[in-house]
Amino acid sequence: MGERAPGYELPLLLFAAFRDAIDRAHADLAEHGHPDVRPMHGFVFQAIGTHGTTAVELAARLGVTKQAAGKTITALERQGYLERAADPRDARAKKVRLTARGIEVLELSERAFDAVQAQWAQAVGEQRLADLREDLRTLAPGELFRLDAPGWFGTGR
Amino acid sequence: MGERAPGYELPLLLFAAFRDAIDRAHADLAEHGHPDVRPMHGFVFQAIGTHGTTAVELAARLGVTKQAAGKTITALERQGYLERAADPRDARAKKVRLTARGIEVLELSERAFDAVQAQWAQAVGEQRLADLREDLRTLAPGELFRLDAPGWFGTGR
DNA sequence: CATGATAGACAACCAGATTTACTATATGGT
DNA sequence: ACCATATAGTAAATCTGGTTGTCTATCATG
Repeated sequence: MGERAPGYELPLLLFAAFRDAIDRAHADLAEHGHPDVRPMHGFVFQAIGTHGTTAVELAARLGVTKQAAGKTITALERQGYLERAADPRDARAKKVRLTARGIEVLELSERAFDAVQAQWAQAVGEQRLADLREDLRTLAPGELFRLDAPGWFGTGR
Repeated sequence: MGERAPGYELPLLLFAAFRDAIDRAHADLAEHGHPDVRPMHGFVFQAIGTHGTTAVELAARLGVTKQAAGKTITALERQGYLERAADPRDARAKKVRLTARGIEVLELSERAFDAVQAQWAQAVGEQRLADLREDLRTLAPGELFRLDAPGWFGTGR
């Protein structure tokens, strides 16, 4: 019969671990000259990638409306992490690309997450961490980049 | 050296699994007559417990300001899940307690999470799931009930 | 070339948390 | 008993960030 853990514990643990990873990574980013990068920006940069995207494509990838994606892009553009350029293939579209500063954050955040992972591997062992990842791949469905969470969350009404 | 997974994958997996559990549980709740219960309410109920709490205590437990906790309480009170009663020991305080309807949701959500857990156990095996939980207990720090996530999240500025 | 679909931007609105400020009550020292 | 300070709760203003609705410009298809 295995464990007698209450069912609600596991989701909370998943979230707490997630949160811990993000917090660690961003503490690291803050130390390296990017204190204004918000928790999810790393994933936004990841979703944009080094090749760039359009706002609509990004919105689909993040699971938010194109307007929300547009706002995020505008904000990150103002902070110098992104730039918009006209798409030569399509006069409607604008390519969103990471600036040098954006790429720096992307790389820093990759390294930060790697560090967290290494720390975790040390805590539970390489094999157990690999198992954990494998099992989560089994359990976690579909698209990984879903950033509509702020709205999905929420306690009041 | 084990896996060559990019460091950002694991956090995303953690969050995706968390989200999946919540969504499943709330689909279940909706089917059982509580379609208006929001994703995090189950945890709020859990944090209140069957013995009740005060707003300040709840706020501390959830990791939000007492004002935010107060708003949540008011909302859930309007929906008939909670009730406030004067605390005989302290005329300033008001005890927040679950109504019968609130307790029903608490129990339903416990069962729903148990069902998710059972489903997961079937997917990866009892032992692997037990290991996963144990490892997460090692990795996830401190307080589990931190519901300030909506503010903590967020992509724009 | 006309019709419908798509990319993007703007405005209005909504949800939910924080900050600031206030009242009422409790507690502890003198 | 009294005063200073801390605490429980509430309220208002603000901020962030998402959605819906609407608009223009451009593409793609008949």
